[in-house]
Amino acid sequence: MKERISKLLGGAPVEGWALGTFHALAARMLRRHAELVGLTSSFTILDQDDALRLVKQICETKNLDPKKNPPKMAMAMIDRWKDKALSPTDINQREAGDVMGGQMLAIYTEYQARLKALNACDFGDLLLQCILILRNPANAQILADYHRRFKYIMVDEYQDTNVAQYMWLRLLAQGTGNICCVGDDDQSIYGWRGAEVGNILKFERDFVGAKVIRLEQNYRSTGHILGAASGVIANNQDRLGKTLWSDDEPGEKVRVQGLWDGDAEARYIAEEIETLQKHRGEKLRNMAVLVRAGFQMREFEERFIQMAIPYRVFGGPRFYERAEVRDALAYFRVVVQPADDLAFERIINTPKRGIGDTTVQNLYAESRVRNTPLTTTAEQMVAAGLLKARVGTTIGSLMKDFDRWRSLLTTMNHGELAALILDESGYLAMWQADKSPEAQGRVENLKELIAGMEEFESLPAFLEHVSLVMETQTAGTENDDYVSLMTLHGAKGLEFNCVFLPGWEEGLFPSQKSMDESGLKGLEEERRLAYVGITRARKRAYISFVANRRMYGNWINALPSRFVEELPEDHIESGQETGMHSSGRSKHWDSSGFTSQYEDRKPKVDLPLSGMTTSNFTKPSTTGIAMGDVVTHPTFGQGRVIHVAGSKLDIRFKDGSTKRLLDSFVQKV
DNA sequence: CGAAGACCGCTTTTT
DNA sequence: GCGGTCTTCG
Repeated sequence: MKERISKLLGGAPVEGWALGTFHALAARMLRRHAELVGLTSSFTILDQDDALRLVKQICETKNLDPKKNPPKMAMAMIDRWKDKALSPTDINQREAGDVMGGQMLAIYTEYQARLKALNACDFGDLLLQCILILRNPANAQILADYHRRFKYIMVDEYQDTNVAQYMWLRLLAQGTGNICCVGDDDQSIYGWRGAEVGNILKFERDFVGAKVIRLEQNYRSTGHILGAASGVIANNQDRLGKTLWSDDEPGEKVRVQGLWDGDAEARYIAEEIETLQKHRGEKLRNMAVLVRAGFQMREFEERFIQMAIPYRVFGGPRFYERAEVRDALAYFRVVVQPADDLAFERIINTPKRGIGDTTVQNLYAESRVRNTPLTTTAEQMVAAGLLKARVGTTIGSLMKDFDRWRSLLTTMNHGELAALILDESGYLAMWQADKSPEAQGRVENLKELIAGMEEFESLPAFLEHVSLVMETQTAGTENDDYVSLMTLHGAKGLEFNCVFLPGWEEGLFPSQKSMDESGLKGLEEERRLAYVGITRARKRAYISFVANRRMYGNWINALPSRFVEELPEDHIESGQETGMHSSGRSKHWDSSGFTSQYEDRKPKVDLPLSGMTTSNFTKPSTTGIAMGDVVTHPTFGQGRVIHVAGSKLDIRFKDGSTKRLLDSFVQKV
């Protein structure tokens, strides 16, 4: 981003600019004033994994059954509150509701207290704590200082900001009133993580005197692509509404293709990619496959490998999320920030040192009494001889190691120090001694991790980067012509000549879960996602859907997405190769077409295909109960059928549990 | 304490 | 169908 901006300004320096994501800038700001909210500037930024572990621990102390009251749910509520910049004190018991056994507010309060004790922040805190600082009249001087520093504020992707980000912006923009936000309400796809389209819709009211400039000319896509995208998004009620137009030629129509199953879909797309490359001179790097959900990627990877089409997965399992990388980082974290209990707990017995669960629990209990971090407690207990001989010696020497590493922090090059830590701790040796097939790769990853540290100034600077930019920037240089494979969310802001959009099936896209959780709002967000997908294409867009999709390891038959129906006839061209009747986007699959044409390749379904249009993702059971139906059970209560296998139903009940039951025991609502 | 096996939940999307 | 977590046993 810095490079691009500098280039656009004719090489002008952008050093000293506050240029980054909300979280990165807020983190920087918070480090400067950490002590105002009871932190030190070396505070740790927890990722959601650590944060969740913390919530889990708190739930345990409250004796909440993780089955009935999943910590994940508590975590989600806390996140949503923080998205709205609400501290525990801003919430009353009634608002917290009776979720988590009525203890939700207590959990949040405790969670915040623990974060402070850990000298840590989660993502939401970065903004929340900044807001608390800036809006406190006692800190007027600080705010005034930022008003002086930030004469102009520019925001991109404004439709994806949440309430907290909006409040932070407003505090900062109050000074000069010079704020410019760019966004597209039709591209708001992060509602599930607290983004508020409302921010963009009410911008004029929030910033009095604001001037609205509508950008309706599209410079990216050709006419048919624009037409198709506009036709779909027009079905949304909740939008400002705009009419996109283009100077460009109408170009190619959007290709819509129905196929038999995911395998056929992957083959179709892979072959199309080859054709485009060989006969149309299209570069692979100008093509992308955009999926709704990560699990769809696999079939494409397999096919690409088989056909030797270079590809690259974006946003897959991340480098920094790998166990060995996280372990290594945990060591560094404890060195930099001794109060980081989560990190310390992670590595206290990795590699194996003979420090078991019991010892850790004792340490925790003692820490609570003494009100000190684990590392301090451990040191004190060792010194006082409160631990059993063997455990005491081990912990004692580990603590000495940490002391030594810490003392080298200022004198030694951080890359060398990191290598030293991994060596002396025995962590690297642990993997080197490991005979399992993946151990080799883990050692490589650790080396890569250390190599990657060199471009940062210090160990803390590196840790900051890791916390905020959870991406691998592995230089995949060996071949720079590859097809991109990513989720629709991941594709936002990008563009390609040719875009493939597979999996347009009811239940998958739009996602059933999204609709269940958020109803019409959820559906409209899905539709915006469709809009985003289509408009990633400059010249060619391909939409496909299949009759049979494998999910959770079993076959599911699917209907074309309603979004396929919504594509304007004039802008599309439908394929007819799958034994379907008529246009290829009819609501009904012709089962006779399947049997004659695809007898040999028919997935193993144990029920006739005839009933498949009764409901989305449905195979009727003997009692006519189908997937997606809501049923009641005398003991378990109400639930939704998530899978049907003959007379056996998998039902997810309201308490979150899933049970396999015979259909005769439940009743359809 | 660790290994092996059962079991469960998961597939929406992520700064 | 898989991978992570919990349970059980030695």
